[in-house]
Amino acid sequence: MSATDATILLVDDHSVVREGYRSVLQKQPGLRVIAEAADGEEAYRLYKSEAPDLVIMDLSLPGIGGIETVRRIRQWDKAARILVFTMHENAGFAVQAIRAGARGYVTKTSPPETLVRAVKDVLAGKIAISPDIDHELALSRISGETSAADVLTPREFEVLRLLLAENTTEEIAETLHVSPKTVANLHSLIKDKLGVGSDIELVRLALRQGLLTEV
Amino acid sequence: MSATDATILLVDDHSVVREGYRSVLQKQPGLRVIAEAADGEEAYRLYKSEAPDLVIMDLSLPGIGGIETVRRIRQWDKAARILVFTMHENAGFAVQAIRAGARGYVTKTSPPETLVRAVKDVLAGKIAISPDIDHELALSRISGETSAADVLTPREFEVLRLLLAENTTEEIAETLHVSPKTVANLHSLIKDKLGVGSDIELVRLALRQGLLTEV
DNA sequence: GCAAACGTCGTGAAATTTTCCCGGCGTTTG
DNA sequence: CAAACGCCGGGAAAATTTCACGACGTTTGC
Repeated sequence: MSATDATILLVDDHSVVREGYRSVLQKQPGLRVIAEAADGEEAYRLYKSEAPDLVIMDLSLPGIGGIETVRRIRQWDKAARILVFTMHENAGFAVQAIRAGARGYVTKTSPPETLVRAVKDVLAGKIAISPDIDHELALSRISGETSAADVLTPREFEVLRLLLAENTTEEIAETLHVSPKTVANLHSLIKDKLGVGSDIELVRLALRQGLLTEV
Repeated sequence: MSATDATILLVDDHSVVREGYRSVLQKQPGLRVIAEAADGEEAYRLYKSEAPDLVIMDLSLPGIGGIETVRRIRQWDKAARILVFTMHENAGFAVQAIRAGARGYVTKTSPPETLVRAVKDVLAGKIAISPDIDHELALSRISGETSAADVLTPREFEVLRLLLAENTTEEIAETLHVSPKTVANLHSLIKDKLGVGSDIELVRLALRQGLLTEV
């Protein structure tokens, strides 16, 4: 354990899973796990006090989610290196995570070597994406599934968010100070733009694209 | 490692997570992990060839899901002891798992001690449920959220399943050989029975109750 | 065994929602 | 400055949802 070891902060709400990370990582020379957190707030606090070289974190965290935690840490330290390690084999999540400031995205289905490889890449300043997500991103390009975040205007996106949050047309109209008619029109337009025929498909598309995390 | 050690089969599609299980379990005397599987088919095959005393498995597995895997193993060996260890803090999943034949349900947020405790309980013939799920089950009783599986008739449940699978009213009518009108009536009746006002709420309720696993 | 209750299927008609087409208004862009 | 675009909503047709109702077979309870 030399003084030049890279220091790591682990963030995952599942203690047994952290045990797994640690077990894999401590077999690698040059890496040292110096702290662990089980939620976003704790991760943020520990980042500030411990200043690790790298954060490995899950996305599904209680309280403020993983994406938001990435954002906060990066806000505090523009140079923070965060590697997202999650179960979501979902291009939508990956895009969101990277846009929020993560430097890598690896799925938990990946073999340990992939994680280790990604850790080293991120420490070396590269952006690391696991092969399955690379593939998913490629597929989503090819299949041409419309990305909600891309084709919708801000207003439409906001309405979509409110719709997914189980609000009625009237409540949304109230919230946005517009007529229910406008909300209904937007609702219809959103489905049209996203190429879905029913609300059920709409919700499922939102799930695929990571717009709906908590149920 | 005595000859009377209890033998364990680990099933989880995340290799790093299996690493965590193993690390926790091997600290316990009397337990021995003899095999690991990454999906349902492999788990079933290994169960038959290795005949472990206990299976610890995740629910989200590629191919045939966890619930189905539980069902198959129990069909092959009525005495199989299966402990579900999953991220889903969801009473609906727990109910389904236990009904499918699992002998325990522990969430991954639980501390390692809880897992160890549950392993021992199941090996001792008890049913082990982690405290958070006990609590959730209690809450769902109190809040009185209608359980789809309970209040819906078989036919209604079937229609709900098809609706969630992104079928249109016409396609479902076709599939069930009834008029689209009947499907529409049932759709309306289902929402009424479940106490939801929109399809969006319907999907979210289905998610909460574990009726919709893959997106 | 028989009536009552329930599940299933469907019709028809009213109420509501969805969809499409439209115009106006302000901002941005080339 | 003109064209494009986002935003807001009215009007009307189209589609869907909802409600009331009846028929039929099965199950349940007395």
